[in-house]
Amino acid sequence: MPLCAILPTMSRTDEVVDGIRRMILDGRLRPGDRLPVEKDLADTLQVSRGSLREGVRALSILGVVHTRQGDGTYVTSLDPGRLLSPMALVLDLQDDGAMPAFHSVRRVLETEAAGLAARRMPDGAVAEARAILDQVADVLRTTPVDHDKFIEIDIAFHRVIAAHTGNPVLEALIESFAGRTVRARLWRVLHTEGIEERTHDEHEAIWRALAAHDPEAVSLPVGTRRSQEASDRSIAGTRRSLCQPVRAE
Amino acid sequence: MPLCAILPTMSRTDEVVDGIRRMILDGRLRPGDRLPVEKDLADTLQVSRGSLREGVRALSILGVVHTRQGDGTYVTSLDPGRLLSPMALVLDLQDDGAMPAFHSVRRVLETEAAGLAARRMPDGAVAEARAILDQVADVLRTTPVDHDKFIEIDIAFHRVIAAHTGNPVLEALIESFAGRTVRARLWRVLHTEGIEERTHDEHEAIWRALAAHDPEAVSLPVGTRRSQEASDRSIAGTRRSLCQPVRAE
DNA sequence: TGCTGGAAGTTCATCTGATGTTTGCGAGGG
DNA sequence: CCCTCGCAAACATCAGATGAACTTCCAGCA
Repeated sequence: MPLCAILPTMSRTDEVVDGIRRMILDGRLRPGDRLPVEKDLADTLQVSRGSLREGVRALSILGVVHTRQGDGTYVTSLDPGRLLSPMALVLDLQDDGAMPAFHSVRRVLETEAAGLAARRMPDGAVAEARAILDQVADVLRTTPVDHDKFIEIDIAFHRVIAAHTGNPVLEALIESFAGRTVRARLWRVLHTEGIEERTHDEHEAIWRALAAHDPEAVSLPVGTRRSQEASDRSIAGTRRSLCQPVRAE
Repeated sequence: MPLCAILPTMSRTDEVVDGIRRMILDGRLRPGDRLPVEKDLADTLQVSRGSLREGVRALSILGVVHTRQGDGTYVTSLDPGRLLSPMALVLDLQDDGAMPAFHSVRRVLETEAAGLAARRMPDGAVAEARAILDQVADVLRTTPVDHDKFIEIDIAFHRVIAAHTGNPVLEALIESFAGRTVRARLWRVLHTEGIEERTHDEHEAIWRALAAHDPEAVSLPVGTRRSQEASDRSIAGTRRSLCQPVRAE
């Protein structure tokens, strides 16, 4: 006779995750609060310490709680940035076939970020972005071009922009998409001749829009706008990149 | 003397997560493959079964693996939809203050989705979207308006659109943002008089663009475009919604 | 008085072993 | 050929014990 007569579809660990989640939603636990010690919490949720630890560990990896040996387990700030960050860990498990789809979404997000930042970015940050772009000249002068260094600069440039959007969710999503590994693979999949120069030109256009505090100018001027196909092959991020399907399927 | 002389910053569980992740990246494990039994894998990674289980459980919650009692643990399809779905679980832990930021990002994503879908959506899907919108008339006729039902329809409408973008990443992100709880809270925070009618009008405009297969028309016509502020108070999803900061910070 | 150093207690980290539950599969009978 | 039953394999859960790290507090000293 099965002992699990009721609610057979939920494992103990899931009950732990749901129980702690519920405590947070109910306000019994607030950001920064400390969880009961493992023994007590295990008794409360009626599970063993092992099962409890599995659930707590899962929440820890999801960024919901943070535990320190010898001290205790605490609810994190629950910032969007922290809660969206584990997405990056899982992102580089995607096979190369999914890269164009990520790339398209990334371009949309970074374009919106640039539009937002153009209105709010202080002069100091504009200068910082300028300094980052100035490093590109050195990289492009070398032969062969240092791809890794170029990617580093690309990430740094967009990170400065994202930091001044005033939208932490947008910032966190962009940060997830900007993982070192992910972007390197993006680069490899999208690699075409002269991509560095093309991307750099678009970066320059974005910077001019930022310096002028003109969100409209984030889009390339119509007269000089490249074909949709060419635009999707750069990694700078300009408007309207999603208006073309990324896979035929 | 501490026994952990090397690599002091990584717990056993983290090593398990990283080890399995590495196996997948190296191609030793492919989607659908079965993992070694707990005992063997624990020996391979040089951890106890308890630590191994914590790591596997974490990957299970992240959607990377799937384990069935009595059978074994398998690598999932690793689809973007599956890997991005745990984001929804964590999303409703956000406090109300973060809702506007989520809302802004959601509008951008759904607008892009509509633009994409307009070009690819088959007539059958257009008819399906039409049928969903037709349910709104009934809801709006009742007094008081059934908010829950309206939200259901809103989600269903955008889900049909997302399903025809051809971009699984975009689809998965929208799905995460469309969680029942999340959208209900969005609704509560953004609630203003007449929001149902306003949102429905925008839905109708989107549908006309879909039926005409005209991605440009997804944006409201300039002549009738509402003020930015009013637009951000609807939940339909139209272009340019992020060009206004969502919080003063 | 104020500071330093260490010892004790608390808490999490990990390991080991055992038992229950579910699934898969093959042997055996109809 | 099909169905049923039982065994083995694999995960689920529990309990206890030991190790490691952090916090607190107090004694000792300048």
